[in-house]
Order: sequence, then C-alpha cells, then structure tokens
Amino acid sequence: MSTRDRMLDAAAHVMRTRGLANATTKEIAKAAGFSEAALYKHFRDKTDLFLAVLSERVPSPLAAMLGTLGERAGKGTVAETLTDVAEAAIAFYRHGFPMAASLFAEPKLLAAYRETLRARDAGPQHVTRGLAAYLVAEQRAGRVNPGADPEAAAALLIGACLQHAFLGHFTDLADDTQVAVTLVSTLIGGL
Amino acid sequence: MSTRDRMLDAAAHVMRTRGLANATTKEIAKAAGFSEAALYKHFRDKTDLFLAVLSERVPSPLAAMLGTLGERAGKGTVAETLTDVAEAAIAFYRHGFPMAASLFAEPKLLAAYRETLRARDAGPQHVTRGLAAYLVAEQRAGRVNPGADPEAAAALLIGACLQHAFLGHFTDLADDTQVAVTLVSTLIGGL
DNA sequence: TGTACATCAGTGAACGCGCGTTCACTGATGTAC
DNA sequence: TGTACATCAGTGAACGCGCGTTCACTGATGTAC
Repeated sequence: MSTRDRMLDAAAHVMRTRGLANATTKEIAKAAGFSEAALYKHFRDKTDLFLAVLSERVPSPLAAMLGTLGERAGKGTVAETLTDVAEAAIAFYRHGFPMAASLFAEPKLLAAYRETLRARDAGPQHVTRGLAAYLVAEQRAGRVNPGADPEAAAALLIGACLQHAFLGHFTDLADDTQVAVTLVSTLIGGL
Repeated sequence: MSTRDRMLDAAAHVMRTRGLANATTKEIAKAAGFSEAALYKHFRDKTDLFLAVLSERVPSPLAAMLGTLGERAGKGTVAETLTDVAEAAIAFYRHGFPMAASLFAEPKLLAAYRETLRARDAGPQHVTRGLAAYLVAEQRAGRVNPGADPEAAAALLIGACLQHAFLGHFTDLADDTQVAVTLVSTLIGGL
C-alpha cells in the first residue's frame, strides 16, 4: 500500500474515531506512521487531505447497489428488494453519518465537498432518486399501486433508514434487520 | 435582556452561521458586544457555554406540538394532523440540523450533550415516540388501519422529514408544504 | 566495476499564529454612619 | 449631606499551548560513463 493510501486510511480513521475537530496533522501523521512534514509531500494542505479522504474513503456501496436495482425489477417480491435496500441504507448511513455530520462544523469544507459531489453528479439525493426509479419500474410491471408517488415512497423508506442510523448514535436500538422488515411492511400496507 | 442571555444568543448565532469550528471565544464575544474575559464571568469555560447554548437555545417547538397531539386524536382528519406534524418537523430539523450535526466533530461535547438529554429524559427518539402514541390513539378510534405498526409509521414520516431538511442543505428542494402533503398521502395509501 | 552525480521519499526542528484562559485593574453603584 | 468603604460587571493586555506549515537536511536508490 502506498504512503498516500496509508495517510488517507489514517486520516479517515482519526476523523471517525476522534472527530473532525481532533483530526490534527499530528494525530493523522502518528496514525499513519510518518512525520507531519511527510503529509505535505502528498497533499497541498490539510483541506486537500480532507477532501481526498471524502472522495476516496467514503465509498458508496449503496450507490453500487442502487445501480443494479433496475435489474431486480419484476424479480423476487417488492418487499424483499425493499428490505435489502433498507438494510444496506441503514448500514451505510450508520457508518458514514459521523463524518458527514462533522462537515457542518466547517462550512468551508462542506461547501468544497458539495462542489466535488456536484462535479461528479453525486450526492445524498441520488439514493432516493435511485430507489424511486426502481419503484417506477415495479409500478409499470403492475406490482406497485399505480396511485403511489414513487419519489415520496422512496423518501419515506430512505429517510427512516437515515434516522434509524442517526438514532443509533444516541440510544441502543432494535436489530437492524427487524427494523428494515417492519418499515417495509408498514410502508407497503399503508395506514 | 441580561448579559448572559446576550452571550447565549451570540454564541448560538455564531455557531449557526460560522460553524462550530469557527465559533471561537473571540467571535462570540464580538457578536455579543463584550470582551472575551466577560464570557468567563458567566460560564466556567467554553464547553460550559456551548452546553448552555444547547440546553437553552435549541428550543423544542416540535416537542411542544407533540405534547398536544394527544388532544387531536379523533379530531379533523388523520391526514391533516400528520401533515401539520410533518411541516413542523421539517422546519424544526432544517433549523436545528447544522448545530446538531456539528457536535459529531467534537465527540466529547456530543457525549456531554447526550448526558444532559438523558437527564432531562429528552432526545431525538422522543419525536417518533410522540407521533407513534398519537397513531395508537387513532387506531383505537378506528381511523388508522389496525394492522399498521405505529412506531414504524412514525419513523417513516419523521425520518422522511429529517432527510428532507438535511437535503435542503445540499440542494434546492421543492416546497415544504407540498412535500409534507405528498409524504403523508403516500404513507397513508401504501404501495 | 568504480565513481560522481541526480533524484526523491521522508525527517526533526523550528516558525508564526490564533486559540482559550487568566490577571490585575477600572469605574459605576450601593451602603453605613 | 458628605465621606469612606464594599461590591461587582466588565476590560485590556498578557499568558502558554497546540496548531498547520515550512525549512534545510539525510540517506537510500537510480543512472551515466
């Protein structure tokens, strides 16, 4: 593994475990096993390092899953597919939440990150959008109530997953799989 | 307004506009119109000041609304009540999100805040719980499908509101009222 | 093969700066007699 | 009413510290002839 990669891993680790405010060059260098000066051979400054971490160490298994979601339209039951999506979303948000939330402490870093997301045509809104596309396909296949609003339905499910992941950082919570199943069946059944 | 109140207002304002990382004693004192030294006549240290802001300047109109929700059971339509709740939740989360999220940059501050919430028996999980209680009442009144899971339904709606407020900090979004109405009708109708 | 030089990843020590915090102080207001 | 003192909110200037960043340097590796 390259020096740069080790630095990115170390930075991501420190950011996650100690928080953005305590992710100092000293801490990151120590965790990576290099001198602070070495950081500046690979990154222009600390902001450059943080943006690289955000771009290269905040993977999107969720986006990957949503990409293949189109192929699942019409296969299995809708409930099964939605439950898989919900479980993936919960796991993804739980892991990513602290780092993403941290950015709100540094508006300039947040703005810079928002800009790189925009350039890559990525961002949090694409999760809901991907799920909505799947629901549209299932609607066409007659497996989802034609009167339902796919965007809203996707927002309900993904939002509940985001909140569940968030609450996990405040209280001990019920089993994730259980939660995913219950959310999906309630969403499908209506009130 | 007392000096202390002006300091709390100033601190809250700086935290919101400049971010937690830039909410220095110098900035806060300047915004309040006092010297930095004066801050230390009213708060033991910076952490004490921040915790006071969190306790006294993060109001819970949402909690207040949820408190009176019990009285609305059986009155108006369920959809109307849920839409009101959704609108209030969106407004509340949009305003409070940046400050709450910031805390994840300072795990020690987050832990201290979590502790004060615990002591007051408050916290983010109470929003969903309050809404769930209302839904249970409506179920008893036969105005909500008895097969629905109230906790899950509340989590879907509140979660979608939280996510919508969060996304508002990333992209321009549709009108809040419109969103609230669509979410509620989709939740009620099912898939 | 040996020698002289170039390259380059990484370092230890120092830098200036802005931070949170404390200090001795001021000046206005209240109080006793 | 005047005088002497106590109280107390607030200040300007200074403090030590840890931060991000830079500097001159080292020592290993590659290359030319």
